[in-house]
Amino acid sequence: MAKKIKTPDDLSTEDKIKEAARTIFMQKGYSATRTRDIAEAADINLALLNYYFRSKEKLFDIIMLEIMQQFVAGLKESFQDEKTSLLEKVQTVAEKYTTLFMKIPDLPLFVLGEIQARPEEMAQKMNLKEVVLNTSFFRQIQEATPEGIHPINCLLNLLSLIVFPFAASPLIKIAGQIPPEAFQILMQQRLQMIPLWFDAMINTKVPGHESNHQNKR
Amino acid sequence: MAKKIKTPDDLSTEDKIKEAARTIFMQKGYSATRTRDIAEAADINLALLNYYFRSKEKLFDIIMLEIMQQFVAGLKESFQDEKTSLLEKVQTVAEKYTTLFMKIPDLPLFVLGEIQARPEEMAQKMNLKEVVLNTSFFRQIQEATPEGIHPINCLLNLLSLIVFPFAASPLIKIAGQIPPEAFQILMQQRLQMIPLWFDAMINTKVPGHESNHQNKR
DNA sequence: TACATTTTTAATCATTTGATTAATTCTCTT
DNA sequence: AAGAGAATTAATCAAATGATTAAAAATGTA
Repeated sequence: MAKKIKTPDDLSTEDKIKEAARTIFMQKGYSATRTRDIAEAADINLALLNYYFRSKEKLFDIIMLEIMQQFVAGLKESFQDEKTSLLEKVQTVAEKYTTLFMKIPDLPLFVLGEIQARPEEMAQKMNLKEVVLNTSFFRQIQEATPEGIHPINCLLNLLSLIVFPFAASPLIKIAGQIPPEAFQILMQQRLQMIPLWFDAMINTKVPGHESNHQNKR
Repeated sequence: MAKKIKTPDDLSTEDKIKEAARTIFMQKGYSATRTRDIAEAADINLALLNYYFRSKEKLFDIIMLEIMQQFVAGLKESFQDEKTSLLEKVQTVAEKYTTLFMKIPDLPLFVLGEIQARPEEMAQKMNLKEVVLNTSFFRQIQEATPEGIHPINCLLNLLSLIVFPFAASPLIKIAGQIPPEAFQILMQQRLQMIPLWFDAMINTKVPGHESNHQNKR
């Protein structure tokens, strides 16, 4: 009975600010969030925001860096693992991101928006070359894509299937009249299918190319 | 020689404002754009913006409505056409949106962002049920999707393949070190493949379901 | 031309918003 | 308990920003 129910107060003020800021920044974007909104959500005095983080922009940078790192965290190792197959890796990415986006629905659109706003900075923060291009994963994709198709397109297909539904989730829920729980089920269903769909796409013949790869599982 | 080269001045002030506003709103979003930026880009006095449109918000609403209508324009008829096959319609959507997004790269992310910000309003502005759900197109999708899969997931696959690459284009260009012209070629390549990929996905077997549909072309 | 209406401009207002300051309270060490 | 440093608060500042106003210029009309 004396156990703490939630964790609103036992956070340090610094962390309360960061959590509130993360939520609001992701929801409304940098420009649309007011420092006063953050202060209110964190239940702290406005001046404390500047006391701990100097400025709105500095606070944003810190949070953004953490988000971007979270975004690529855990992928690097599995992507560099030479022992797992392509489809196993596909399964891993799909699972990781589906889980992540279920917890934080605003994440995909927010990240895409920030990348659009400041491409170079964000690409650097995500360290993409390291995480994607120079990995066993990308090499396996290159091998598996049929002639006549750019490997980037295969990678794009995978990311599309994983990320887009979350970026478009409000649309889906309203247009398809899908309640939130049903949406989660839909995404779980996709999770099973994505490796199969990916495999199917990799094995579709390209018109005008006689000798297409056959995917070796 | 006396022919007009461009059309910066021969527009009415009202249209100059609208064009500038459309560009900047799409680039930076509602909150991040300043009415002064719009006025400067349109090369008009700041007060004229309010003279013609009353307020920033009213101007935004007008532009947003036009964008949303443009977004679904031309699809309604082809989606309701009972005579064309599913794959023919898929080809049509893919072509239409690829062309549109090549011209206006900021469009997809902007629309998705606005939908996230105000789902009900936007869904209403796009009139989605009319345009998607109650159409021959969606019925054909329903018929074609295998048992065990929600038809919405098939629709999602299609939209994902079409829309996501544009939403992620800055990422692609930087991460993949793809110059802008090469990006356009990539998208053209996708355009050819999307109907085939869609077909392949529709025909992949669902684990645990013996009697899956075979797509009847 | 003379007049009325519409369009444009410069100046200004009022509010919002990020940030700072100076005083107060809290916390920890001795 | 006393004092020092850290944390917190209320009040305020300065700049940015959406909007308005009153005068001037342009345009159309009789």
